[in-house]
Amino acid sequence: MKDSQLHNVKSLKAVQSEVQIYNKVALSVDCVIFGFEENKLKVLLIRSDMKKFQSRWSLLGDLLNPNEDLDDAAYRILNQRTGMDDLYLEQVNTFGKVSRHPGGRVVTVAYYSLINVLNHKLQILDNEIHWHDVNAVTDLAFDHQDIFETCLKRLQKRVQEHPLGFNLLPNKFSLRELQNLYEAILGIKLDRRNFRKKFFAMDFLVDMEEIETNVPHRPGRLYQFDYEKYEKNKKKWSGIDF
Amino acid sequence: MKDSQLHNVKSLKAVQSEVQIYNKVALSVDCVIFGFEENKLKVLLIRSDMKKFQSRWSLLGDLLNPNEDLDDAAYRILNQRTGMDDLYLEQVNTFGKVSRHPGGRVVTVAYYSLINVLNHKLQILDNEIHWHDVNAVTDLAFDHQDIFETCLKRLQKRVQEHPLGFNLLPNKFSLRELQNLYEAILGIKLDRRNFRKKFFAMDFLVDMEEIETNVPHRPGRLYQFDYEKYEKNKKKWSGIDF
DNA sequence: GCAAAAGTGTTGGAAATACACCCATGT
DNA sequence: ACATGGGTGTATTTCCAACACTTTTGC
Repeated sequence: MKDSQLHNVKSLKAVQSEVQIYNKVALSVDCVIFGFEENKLKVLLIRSDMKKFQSRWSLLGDLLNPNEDLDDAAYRILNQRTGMDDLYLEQVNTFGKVSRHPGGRVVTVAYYSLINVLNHKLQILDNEIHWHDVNAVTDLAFDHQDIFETCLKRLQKRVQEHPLGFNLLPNKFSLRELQNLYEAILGIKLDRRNFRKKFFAMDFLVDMEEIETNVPHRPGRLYQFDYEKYEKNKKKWSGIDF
Repeated sequence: MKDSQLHNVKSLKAVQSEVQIYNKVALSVDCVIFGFEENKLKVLLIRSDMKKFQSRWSLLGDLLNPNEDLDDAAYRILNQRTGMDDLYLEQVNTFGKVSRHPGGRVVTVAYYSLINVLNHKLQILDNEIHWHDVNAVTDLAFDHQDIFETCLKRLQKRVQEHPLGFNLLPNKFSLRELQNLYEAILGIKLDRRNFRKKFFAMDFLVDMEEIETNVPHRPGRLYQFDYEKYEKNKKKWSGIDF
C-alpha cells in the first residue's frame, strides 16, 4: 500500500478537478476613493445604473478578472476611473452577505485609496462621477453605505498610526494644509502649536525653502514628506496619537 | 422615451442575468484558531491532504456555501472542527493571489478566532488536528504561513486596543494567568505591578471573592471580565497600551 | 522555615496639553 | 493700518516606567 493511499493524500490532478466542481461566486472589488479639496475630505462616487437604486450613489467597483490578483483589480479600477497611477491602496474588509446584491450572490472586497486630487485632474470626465463631501454621504446603493463607513473609520485609525495623509496632498504643502487635512479626516480641531511641534519632532518633513504664493496673509513655508527617511526609521515610529 | 432608457438604467431582470454570466471564482474561508494552554499561545492546525504539501500543516478552512454569509461560514468551520460555540471571531484579510492554490483559482477570506481551550475539550478528535505553539509554526501549506502571520499580528494589535484576551481564558482567572496570556500574545515581559494597576484602573474586572486552589504557593484571587460594564463604557476606553 | 508567588505605593521623568505673543504679508 | 494666518516658548499636568518589601500559602 502506498503512502498516498495510507493517508488518503490527494494528487495534484485530483485537487484540480476538485476545485473545478467547487461552488463558485461572483467576486467584485469596490473602492472608496478619498481626495482632499477645499479643506474637505471627499469621496468619489458614481451614480448607480440599477433601476432599484435609481439615482442613488455608489462606490466605484468592478468584477475580479479570472487571472487577476485582488490588489491588481483594485488598482485597475482606480486607474480606469481616474487615470491616476500613483496612489495609496489598502484592503479593508470583505462583505459577503447573501443578499447584498439584488442581482444574485456577489461577494465584494473593499479597498480604500488616497489620491492627490490636484496633481491629477480626473481624466475620465464621466459626468456621473463626482466628488462628495464625506459628511454628506448618505443612503448609498447596495451595502455601500456600510462599506464606506467602515473604510472611513479605518482611514481615521490608520492616519493616526502611519503618515498616510501625505498621499492626499500636493508634493509640497504648508503646515496649515497638513493640519486642515488631519482635521478634515478626524473631524476634530487641533491645537496649531502642538500640531507643529508633533510633526517637527517626527523629523520627516523636509523644508523646501519655498513659501506659499497668492495667499492674503503671511505665506507659510512649504514642506515635503521624506518617504525614505520614514521607511528607515519606521520601527521607531509609534503613531501620531492626537 | 422612458426614463430607464434615457439614463440607460438596468432593470432587476437585466441585472440578474448579468450576474449570471459574471466570472466566478471559488471562495474559501480559512480560520486561524488561537488557544491558550500551559502559558503558551497555540494555534490549531490540520495536516494537509495534498500530495504537493505532504505532511505540511495548514489552517482549518472550507468553501463558502452558496447561501451562506461569510461570517456564518467561519463560524461553521469552527463549530464543525472544534465543537465549540462560544467564540470570538474577526475577519482579517482576503488573500487572492492567482496562484495561491495549486488546484486553481481559489480566493480565501481569513479569520482569526479565540477559543477557551479548557472549557471545551476538542470534540472532534481527529488525530490530524493539533495545537501548535505559535512560535514553532513554520512552513505551512499554501500561503497559510502568510495568512497565519497576518492574523497573529492583527491579534497582537487588537489585544492592545480591546479587551479580547478574556476569550482565551476560563471564566474565572487569576491576574497571573491574565498577565501570562498577554505576555504570550505579545511575546514580551511585563511589569507585574504596573500590569495590575492598569487592569484595576480599567475597572471591568469583577472580584469573585474566590481564590485559586492546588497551587504550591500563596493562591491568587479569581476575577471575571464584566462584558456588560465594558460595553457601557466602551467610548471611554482607549486601549491598553503596553 | 523556606520556596514561590500574591499583593501593594512611591517617585522621577517624559510627553501631552494649554496657552499668548510677535511677525510677515496682502489689501 | 489692519486683517489674517505664520511662527515660536513655557508652565502645568498627566501618564508611564521603574523599582522593593511584606504577606500568605504549600511543602
